[in-house]
Amino acid sequence: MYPARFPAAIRRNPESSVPESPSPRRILLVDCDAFFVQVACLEDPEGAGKAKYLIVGGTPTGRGVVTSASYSARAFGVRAAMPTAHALRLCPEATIVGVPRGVISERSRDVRRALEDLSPIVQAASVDEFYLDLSGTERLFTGETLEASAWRIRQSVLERTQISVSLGGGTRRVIAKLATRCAKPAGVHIVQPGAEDVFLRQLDLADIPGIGPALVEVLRKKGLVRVEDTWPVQIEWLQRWLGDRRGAWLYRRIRGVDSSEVDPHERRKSISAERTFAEDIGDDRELGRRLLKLTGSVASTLREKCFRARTVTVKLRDSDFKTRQHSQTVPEAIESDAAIHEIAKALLFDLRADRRMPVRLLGVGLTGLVGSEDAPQLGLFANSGAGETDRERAVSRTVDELRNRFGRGAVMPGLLVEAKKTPGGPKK
DNA sequence: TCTGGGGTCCTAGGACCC
DNA sequence: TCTGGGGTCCTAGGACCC
Repeated sequence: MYPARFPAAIRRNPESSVPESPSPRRILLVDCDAFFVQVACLEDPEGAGKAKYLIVGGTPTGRGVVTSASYSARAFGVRAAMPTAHALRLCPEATIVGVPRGVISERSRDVRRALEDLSPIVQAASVDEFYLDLSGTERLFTGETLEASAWRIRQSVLERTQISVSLGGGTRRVIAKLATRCAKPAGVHIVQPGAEDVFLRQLDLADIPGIGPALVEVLRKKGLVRVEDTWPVQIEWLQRWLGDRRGAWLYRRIRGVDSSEVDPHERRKSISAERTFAEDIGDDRELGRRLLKLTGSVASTLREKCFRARTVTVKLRDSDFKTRQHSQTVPEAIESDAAIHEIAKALLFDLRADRRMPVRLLGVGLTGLVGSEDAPQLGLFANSGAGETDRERAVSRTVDELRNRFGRGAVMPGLLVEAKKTPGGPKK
């Protein structure tokens, strides 16, 4: 038996810098198998659930790409991020369904909650990946091997959430991550302490997390393709080719050196939304309307997560696929639709002035997040001219409430910027 | 083949301050 | 009067991950 929730005493204190523990760390990465496909099937057992080959992603006629494909479809060469039109040519019998957005985060939360009952430290790395640190739990599970723990966790998550996961394990995060690939699908793979070098040396450089297409190409030109080839290369050479930092990083990376902790308290750093249009848009008024929807969406997410933001970024992809962005940072963090939209509007204006082409994609991002409770008292900066007014904040929060009660369509975005036009605004 | 949407992290240059 | 260097913040762009 094990406790339903781990007592606070054995959760690691994030403040204390614990020296390297004498016994090797026990880290697991839990990765949901074809998560979007599983969720689509669970939500629609009669439709998606019955498809022989299933692709989750954009429509075949639109501009979509594959988000996730069933293992049966992957056998035809279908991969994530591939245009759906291409995927259909590879696997013509495939059924395509849209991404079940809201349900994805619900199911992700279910998996996370299940894991929190099974491990003292859980960190979500994405919607479908979770790191666990089981170091120090050996006594609790009286001699259970990491492999046995992983199988037990897999079974328990499956029973509680109906989601099938695979687990990779090892003494470091990067090892656990790599091990997961050997575990997939629906399995477990543990790299034993001391076996890391042998495990790593059989891999291609491209297999290592953080080594993407660009770096692979640079290294290939130096004749390096496999970890085995790169192992004897001195750090000085890597630094000469890649720069001091990146060279040193690569040297450590292929050796699996990774001291990063599994951090259950990691805070979100940005909130963004972007849309690729069905057809390119050249009309500024239409772009303005799309911008209004996007700012409304990111601003309400911002408030929902109890943040304010200091930096607003507008991103634009022109019809020739050139991507540009402008951003602006304000002295006091803001949260209202009106204040965020005001800045975004000016940024979009500048971007359009720089280069006037039909637009393929428009996006709005918020960074420099601070907790709303950490932000200065309401009203303190109401008349500073740079920030937002109490009235603007109040309007946005009221709208959030109305939408919670009556649904998203209850208040249209146009009403929100009205707040700017009444006494107190507009500002220039 | 014709390129989604949500993120994180890094680099490099310029402004500004000491 | 001329010339520094370091630190921090901001902005733009890009690599990478799922």
